[in-house]
Amino acid sequence: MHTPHGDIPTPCFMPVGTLANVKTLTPEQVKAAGAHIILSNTYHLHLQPGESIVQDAGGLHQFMNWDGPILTDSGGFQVFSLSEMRTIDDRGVTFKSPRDGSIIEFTPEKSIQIQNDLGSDIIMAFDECPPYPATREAVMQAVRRTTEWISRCISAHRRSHDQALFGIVQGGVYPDLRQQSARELREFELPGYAIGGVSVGEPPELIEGIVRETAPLLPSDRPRYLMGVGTHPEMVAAVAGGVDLFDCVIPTRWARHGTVVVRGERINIKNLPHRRDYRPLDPDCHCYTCAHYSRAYLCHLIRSKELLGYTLLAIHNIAELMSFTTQMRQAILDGSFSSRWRPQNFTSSPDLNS
RNA sequence: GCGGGCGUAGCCAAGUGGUUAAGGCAUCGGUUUGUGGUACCGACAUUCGGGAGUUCGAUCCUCCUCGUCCGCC
Repeated sequence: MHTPHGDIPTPCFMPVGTLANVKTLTPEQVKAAGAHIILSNTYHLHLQPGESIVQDAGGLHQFMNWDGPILTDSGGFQVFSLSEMRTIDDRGVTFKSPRDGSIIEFTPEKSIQIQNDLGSDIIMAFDECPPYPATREAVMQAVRRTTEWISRCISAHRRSHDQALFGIVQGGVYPDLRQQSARELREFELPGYAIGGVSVGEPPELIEGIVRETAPLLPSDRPRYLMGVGTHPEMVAAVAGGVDLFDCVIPTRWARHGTVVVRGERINIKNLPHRRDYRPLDPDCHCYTCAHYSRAYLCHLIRSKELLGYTLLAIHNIAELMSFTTQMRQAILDGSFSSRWRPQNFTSSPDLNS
């Protein structure tokens, strides 16, 4: 996949950060961990510091000192997940700012304008992301609005020459609604498509079903992006279904809470056995953290709530995930993907020892 | 030696004559999926310094004892 700020190999995982720091990392650290692209957030940047400040800084890349590709989420998800007070109608979403209580309106036009101002490489459509569980009627309405809104997003988009607008498929857990949403979005011939409305609380088995039914409905010559996912098995299943791009808060959020992923398995570095374990997290991992620090030291840092601990764990978790997607990519290239992982089974753990 | 205060979990600490003895820290686990970073959930005192007594029933009341702190000799 090509963007003005560089190519993105696929499948690829995007670390998520409100700014390029991914909470606790510098762009250099993010890059060294193997990340090609990062996700930033329209909703948060609009609330603080405001897109005009970013625009006057010369755009998001310059503002945050990240010269690689950036994708911005449209704010549709945050409206669903963060706003306490909100009303959604056909025009858009009105909500109370959690920062100062002011009334803020997000419409497709507003979201696109903000993302144009921010200057990211990939911008996302403003969609309605219904919760789980949601009634069929509620999901039908979300699909209808998401389709209507994509057309307004396209009309409002002023930088289609250097910003790729991705559409988002909704439809919840209803296969026919997913199908309808995908079919309607394809009409717009967008540069990329996302599967949205997953990882909103539904059981993992359902995610697999949704992805495996939805991904094939999207054009295979365009990037297919599964939003908000996820764990290793979830990504394996999604890649098997044709998904190219992922984003997830897991590696950095887990890092801030002391959980690391080692060879596909999660471990809590705060646990007793690590207090005197002077080995690295993973002797085969090439990340900065594994090259220089022991589990015992990381255990100490996290228990002491030292900021360095969050940084070192985030570096490892991102590196581990990037290494994992790299392995999947190579397996696809040499034809060993389907024999190496059993993608039809979500719970099958990837064999990382081979 | 005399007078007084206090002893509740590893630490701090609430509390009542009747059986669930608050809470916090620490400890030990778990959770986290299109990110308001340091969060959330669970476990953790058959027992209230020790002994005897009063009582249907004592962590709580009485006596003794031990420890500790503060005054005075």
